[in-house]
Amino acid sequence: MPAPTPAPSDAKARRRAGRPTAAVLDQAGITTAALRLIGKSGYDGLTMAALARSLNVAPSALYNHVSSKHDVLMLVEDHLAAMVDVSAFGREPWGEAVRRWAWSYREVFSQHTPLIPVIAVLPVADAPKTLAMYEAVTAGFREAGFPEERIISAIVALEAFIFGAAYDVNAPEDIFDAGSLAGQTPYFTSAVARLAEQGHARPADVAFNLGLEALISGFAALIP
Amino acid sequence: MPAPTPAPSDAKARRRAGRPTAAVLDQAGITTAALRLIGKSGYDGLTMAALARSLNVAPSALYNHVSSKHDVLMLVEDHLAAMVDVSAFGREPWGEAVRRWAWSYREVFSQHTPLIPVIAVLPVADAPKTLAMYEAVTAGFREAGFPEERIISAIVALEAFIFGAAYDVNAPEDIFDAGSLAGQTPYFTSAVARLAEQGHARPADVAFNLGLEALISGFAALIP
DNA sequence: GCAATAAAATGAATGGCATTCATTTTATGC
DNA sequence: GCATAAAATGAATGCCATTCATTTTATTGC
Repeated sequence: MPAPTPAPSDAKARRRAGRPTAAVLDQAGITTAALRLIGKSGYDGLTMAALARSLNVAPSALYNHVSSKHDVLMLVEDHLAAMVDVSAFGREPWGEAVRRWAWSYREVFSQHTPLIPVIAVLPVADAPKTLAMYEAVTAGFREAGFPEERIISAIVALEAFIFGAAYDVNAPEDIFDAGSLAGQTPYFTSAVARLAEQGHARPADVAFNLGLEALISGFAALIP
Repeated sequence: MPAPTPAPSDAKARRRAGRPTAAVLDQAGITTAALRLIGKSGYDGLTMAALARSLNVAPSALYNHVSSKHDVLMLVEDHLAAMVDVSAFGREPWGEAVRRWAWSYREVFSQHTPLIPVIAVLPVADAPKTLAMYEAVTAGFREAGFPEERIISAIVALEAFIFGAAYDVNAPEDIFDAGSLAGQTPYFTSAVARLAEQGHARPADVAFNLGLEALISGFAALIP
């Protein structure tokens, strides 16, 4: 996280250095306000102007604490990463722990899909809480006897699946309706109808479960 | 694809109805120009103004053929979907066909990640070529004896994984470098080091291969 | 050929956006 | 109180997608 000032969010350090403690604004406050704004108005409503207004401050004041809107998104992302449930690692069997983590991770980010392009390519050094999540997951894999040289790859693969699946949660109900083109896609249309017959659960949940269980089984086979 | 005029891209229909055939501009031309622009300047360079300029036309002229920039993105997406290789279905064994399709799909969209949020929630009725791809894949699953009621879920799961993995291709090299936080994340840092020791291949490719093979194995087990 | 027609293209305008910057305010340590 | 430096301000900048009244242009029926 770029820091526009030596230690802008650490009031104690500032006091020690003999600097003002005004702090109407800080990164934590900006993050909280951004999350509240997103909850109320969605990501379209998250503008620097609206964020500033919600903090009773001029837009330009934000730039004393973040260097860009992308910075704000990074702060929000890292806050959300801390909400992902990794508590099953070390307490539950490996497969069950992965399952709980993955469902929790998807749940959190399905409400924040605009962050996915951000987090997917974000260096871990810029997101300490996200990094802490990776540490917990890595520890869980290691403890289960997962071959160390493949732990990162397995996590990356699971994460890729989770991010993609997070989008599906927000897909419109008619996403599979071929409409006037149905006549040209008989196999697809029939398969969609068969899925509809089946299910009471949300299609996105069924697909996520199917893929996740395949990944867990496949990766479990790598544990000696 | 929303059509601002009854049949704006069908010159024959227009002629039949006694309407002008001017057509300096049409959806195919806009799509081609958009792709060329993206290739040259990336998605940041894809603005309606730049797109219009590349066609020697005023920005407002574009709106006679598309109803929004989102429309342009849909046109580009559908064009790209037609580039995904589905030719292995019906020719190769099911697993190998899925493998080729998935690698091809990831390859195409890794160069177009800004489209992923678009395609992920796009109704198939708005993207005929994308729908044609699904039809080919569905046919391949069906022919392999895959249980019909699970075909769509399996495709959705594979697609989720592919989209997420497409982002990874563009991640910076230092994405796993914990930097000054490495001391607090010993397991993660060690696992990253082990991965680095191993590999000559790109980390994103290793992870994609690992996840894809797990999905293929897991889904293969569903075939009676 | 000519008038009617309607799509296509124009150019100017609109409102919103992130971001910058010179300036002023404010809280602090000395 | 004075010096200091961060924090906040308000105005400005440049870019963006999109709209709209108007003009151009190509066609068809006559």
